[in-house]
Amino acid sequence: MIQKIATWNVNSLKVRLPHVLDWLAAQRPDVLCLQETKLEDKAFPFAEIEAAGYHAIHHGQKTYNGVAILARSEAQDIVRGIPGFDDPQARVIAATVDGVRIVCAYIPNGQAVGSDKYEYKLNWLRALNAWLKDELTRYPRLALLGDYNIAPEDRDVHDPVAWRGQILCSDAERAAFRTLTELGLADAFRRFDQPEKAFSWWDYRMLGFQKNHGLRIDHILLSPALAADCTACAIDRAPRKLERPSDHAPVVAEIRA
DNA sequence: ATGGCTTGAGTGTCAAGA
Repeated sequence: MIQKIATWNVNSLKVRLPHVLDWLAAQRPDVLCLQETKLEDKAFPFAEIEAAGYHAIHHGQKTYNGVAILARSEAQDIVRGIPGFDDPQARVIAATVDGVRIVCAYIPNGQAVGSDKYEYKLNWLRALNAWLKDELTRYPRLALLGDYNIAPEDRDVHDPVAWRGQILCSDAERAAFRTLTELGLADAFRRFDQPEKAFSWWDYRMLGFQKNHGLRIDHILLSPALAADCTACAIDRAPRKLERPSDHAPVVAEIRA
């Protein structure tokens, strides 16, 4: 039974493994999706994760990207990458855990509006959308968790005027996010009352976290059947306060048993 | 002010992140 699912961009699992193990022990999620492991599969810390009581599946590469699903139950029907979308970058892993289809995604950053990387991001989002539309016909209980690299609305941005039209906030990126919600996927975080200025990422520079100069770019989207059973969603800022933190905080959703 | 910090690669100093 899945009761707690989470996502966390760890910005190098090699560096962040102690934080991840501590967080698993404290939170005991049923599923934790990781992004930016920055590891080849052969370097993934399977033994440490298993010792913590979790099965792990990984889709990695050297230096960049890399995604993993950690789960207390065994993952089934594992898919690496978006089927039919030729992509040298390891950004998606999906599997079924206790009857819930878990899709873990590290959506491209895009670097700058109008750049080649921006075009890649928008193409990537189109492929993701087409694939998920199909997945939803097969899996009524589906969750898309990850680093979307999109702040969906101005209230997800510490300084909306400065960020207007910029990367992570541009109209085309926000439209792509809405296309996902138009598949029926609900932003779990916005189904509940939340504090003002709630963010999931803060720049390492310029005291970004201390000043709460952040963005909400890490999300959990839920299919209608799963959203109906979702009882809470929150961002856990605690790991961002530790020594040598990831620049992202985990996002957690609770599902009724 | 296109800076500010962190990571990986690799041993110089750059690419990439968001």
